[in-house]
Amino acid sequence: MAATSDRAGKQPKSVWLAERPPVKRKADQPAGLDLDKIVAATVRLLDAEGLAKFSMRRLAAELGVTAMSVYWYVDTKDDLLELAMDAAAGEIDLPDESDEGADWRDQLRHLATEYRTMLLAHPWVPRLLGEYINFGPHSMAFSNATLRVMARSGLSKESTSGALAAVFQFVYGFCTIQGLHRARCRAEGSTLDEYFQQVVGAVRSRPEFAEAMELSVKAVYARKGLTAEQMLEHDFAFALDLQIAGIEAMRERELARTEEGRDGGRQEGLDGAR
Amino acid sequence: MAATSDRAGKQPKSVWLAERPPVKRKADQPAGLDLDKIVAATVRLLDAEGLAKFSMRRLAAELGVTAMSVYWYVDTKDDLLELAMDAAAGEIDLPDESDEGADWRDQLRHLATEYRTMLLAHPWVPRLLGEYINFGPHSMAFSNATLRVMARSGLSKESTSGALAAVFQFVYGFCTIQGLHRARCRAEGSTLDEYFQQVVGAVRSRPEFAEAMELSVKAVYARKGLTAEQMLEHDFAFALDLQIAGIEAMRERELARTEEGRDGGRQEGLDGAR
DNA sequence: ACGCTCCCTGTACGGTGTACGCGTCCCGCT
DNA sequence: AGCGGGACGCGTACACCGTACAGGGAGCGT
Repeated sequence: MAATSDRAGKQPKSVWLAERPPVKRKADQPAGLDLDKIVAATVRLLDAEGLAKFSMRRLAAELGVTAMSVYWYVDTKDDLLELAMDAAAGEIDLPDESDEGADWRDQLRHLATEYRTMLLAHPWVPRLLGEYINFGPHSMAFSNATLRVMARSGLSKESTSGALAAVFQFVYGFCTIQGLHRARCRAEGSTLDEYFQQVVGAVRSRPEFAEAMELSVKAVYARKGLTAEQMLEHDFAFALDLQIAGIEAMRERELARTEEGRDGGRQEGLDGAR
Repeated sequence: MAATSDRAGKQPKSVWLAERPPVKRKADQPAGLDLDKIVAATVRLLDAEGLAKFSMRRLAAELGVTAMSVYWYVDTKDDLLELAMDAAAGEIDLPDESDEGADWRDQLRHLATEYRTMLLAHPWVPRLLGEYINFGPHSMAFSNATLRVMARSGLSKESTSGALAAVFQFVYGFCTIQGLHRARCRAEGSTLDEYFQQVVGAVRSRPEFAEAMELSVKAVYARKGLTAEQMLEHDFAFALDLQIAGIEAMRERELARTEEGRDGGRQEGLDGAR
């Protein structure tokens, strides 16, 4: 179909829309490059050394080739990163769609925590999520899975996308920050707790910040005895419960509204609320 | 390892902890540089041309000096970006703390929407939020304001940070993506709606994606008649309501638990929904 | 007149993404 | 058997990046 007018129009160009050559022969040549191998190496390097250290030359070295060789398979570095993102999205375990009896809350929780483990396992993904629009196949499969699960929550169709945003944008934001803190700590060779202590100590020594810091510090010390990671875990679980409770509450609200509308054909007259 | 103490301990170094020279004299020289002027120009440039186009040389040109001149006031580009972020955080309008009678829901909504307008006005901020840990004075003031408001929600102390994460990490994630889409559109010279149409059209033409796209498209077309921006606005408002409803629900849950604990000492089976 | 500190500039280094063109191999066609 | 052409990889080169380092020239206290 796209064979007509190959350069036609001003479609948004993207890796995913590019015409991939239908076949890649040369299977008897295991030494050569290969898009999958490149993406895999990219993910490995990003995991190991972080986004900042990643460069095409570095990747090429890892693959035992020169930088420009990679460009045979990939148009730009950005395209490669998008491919890497979708590869990471492929690690998300999607719930069994056929199980009709499953509780949507469990499935939602599952998707959220799966998403979270992926984001934390690959801390470069959050950074890239804020840079590219991803509609690779795995990402789409994931977002469709979230749609399907949320559709079973009882929320109206107009509300599902808002509710999905509430849950998964939260997970995204939360993991972005957590991953960021982790990276900062690892760069300094300390644990999250040590790092936190250092920050508090340093800031305490600056009187103009001490006042501002006071509240936050108090909030944290209210839960002494937990490590920073444990606190984050707790916060995440709580916030997830909060989202689910919020969904249920909004569903009740919608239900009440429609019932109200059906009961009294008339506008909220005498018997409206009952 | 700790023997290398010549570095005056290993505090996490940060712009905010640096000893700023106590005074800036030479006030009679209006032509010269100035940290405030530099940061202001940085914000202006970032707003106008985006993070990708921003460079020290570009900034210096804007200021009418050479690139290295800026380095007299700023150690690294990263430090400058952190300063710019905090400057943006300074635009957030904080609620009046003295008003004891105000509803915490209104205040929370106010903070969230203020945060959102800031993030959308400066689309580079979300990107940087995922890169640096910010504890500049304005950011701290903001986060303290959120703490104070949430403290009035009736939630337990252990839960406030989780609830804050739920709300504001959601706002962060939501605005990150929205800003990203906007930027992509502007780069292509189309509106969000046109862009969306293009993507749908392009993806439709690829049969292997069509199935995956179907659900999302349906979800969107369920709300025909709205522009994309309007839908996002709607989703944001809904999700915010959802968060607040969630907070209230969690508060009720906690309340029930403590009452139950007082009544019978049991601590399980708090909600029948499961 | 001296030096000192503050501000600014010029140059240079090592890095980046990638455009362009040159091989070099192997496959299928004649 | 020969050959054309695509698939694939390499070398070089360019523009640009952040920033280390060594001055240079004002204004100052002495």
